[in-house]
Amino acid sequence: MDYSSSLVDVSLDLNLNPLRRNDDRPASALSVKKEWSFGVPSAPANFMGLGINVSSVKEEESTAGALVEELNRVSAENKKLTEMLTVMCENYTALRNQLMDHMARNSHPTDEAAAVEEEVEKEQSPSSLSPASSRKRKSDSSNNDNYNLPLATNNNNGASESSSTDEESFKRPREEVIKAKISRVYVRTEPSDTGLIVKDGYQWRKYGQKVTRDNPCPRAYFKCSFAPSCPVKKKVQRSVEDQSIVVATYEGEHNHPHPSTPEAAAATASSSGRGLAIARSPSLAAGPATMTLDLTKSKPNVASTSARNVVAPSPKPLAGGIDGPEIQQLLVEQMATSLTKDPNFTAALAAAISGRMLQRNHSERW
DNA sequence: CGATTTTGACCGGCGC
DNA sequence: GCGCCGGTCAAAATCG
Repeated sequence: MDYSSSLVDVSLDLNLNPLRRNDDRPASALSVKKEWSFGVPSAPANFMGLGINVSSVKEEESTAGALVEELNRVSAENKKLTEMLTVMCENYTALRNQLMDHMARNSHPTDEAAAVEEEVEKEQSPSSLSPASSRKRKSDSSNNDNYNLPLATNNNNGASESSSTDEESFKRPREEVIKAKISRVYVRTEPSDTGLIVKDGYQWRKYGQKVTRDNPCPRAYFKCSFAPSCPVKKKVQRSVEDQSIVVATYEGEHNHPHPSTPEAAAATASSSGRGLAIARSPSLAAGPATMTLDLTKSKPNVASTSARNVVAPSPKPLAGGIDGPEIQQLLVEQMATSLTKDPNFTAALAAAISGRMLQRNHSERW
């Protein structure tokens, strides 16, 4: 489920700056950012060095009034965006479940670049790893009871422990606590590519390689680079049936942010939890699973890395109050920029919108 | 020089 | 108990 492969250019025009003082400027709300000179708090006359020449006091007063109005509008828009995001996440989850359901019915991995196989298929799939295996290991059977899609559980470390029915069928109670989430990912590779690399964004350390009985292709064993704090392991082996398909079996859930997500790193760094935090939960080769966006608690010195770089240099961004309308506007623009620059966000948004359209079509049709 | 990969040895579970 | 097998360990080799 690689969203980036089907990226739709969703530009988020928040229309944040309808009050263009210089009408010959481009109307894009996001483009104006480049003209600002940040980190000049000691320039009250020209509004933080926005490059706006305020010629008269009257003009300034009217501008202030307009800014208040603008602030109210932006706040309302923030609220609206938050609600939209909530709906978006719900739709994303619904869409994902639909996809999983669909994939569960098509047992063969087909031509998709990557596909996650559910446990139901495991026993029946023609491309399962051990079709001829007569020996059934105890650990395997216990794992089978427990096959689960990490994608479906975004919470870390079994915050959503599986159902009691799973536990009832589980033979070894001692391991219930630490039972791992297992999923399988099929990745179609280039025929020329003979390596066992599955690019899922996480960093792995190879700790073993074995040639197994039922597959001439060696199986590689990987641990998450964050081990031992992160218990996730994966096994990678080419499919017996189609050697252009690499089968990656993941065990466990990452208990750390996705390393390739700068927002996640920023969120981790700013553990205060204030303001804008876009964190991708640990997921497996499947793009964004959740995005937490709190636009309601925005503070100037948080938000994404880029925004922080801009605003953070002065601990007190504006003398006389950090909630000034300029700061808020600046922040909102920064957040908008950060969001629109993030392909994950735009992709998730596109997915949510398409999901919603799908939903609407459904409701209209049925 | 530290991090990562390679690879043979080792271990434990399972079937016979 | 023995042998097979998958999984893991750890020393050596390699890489950046």
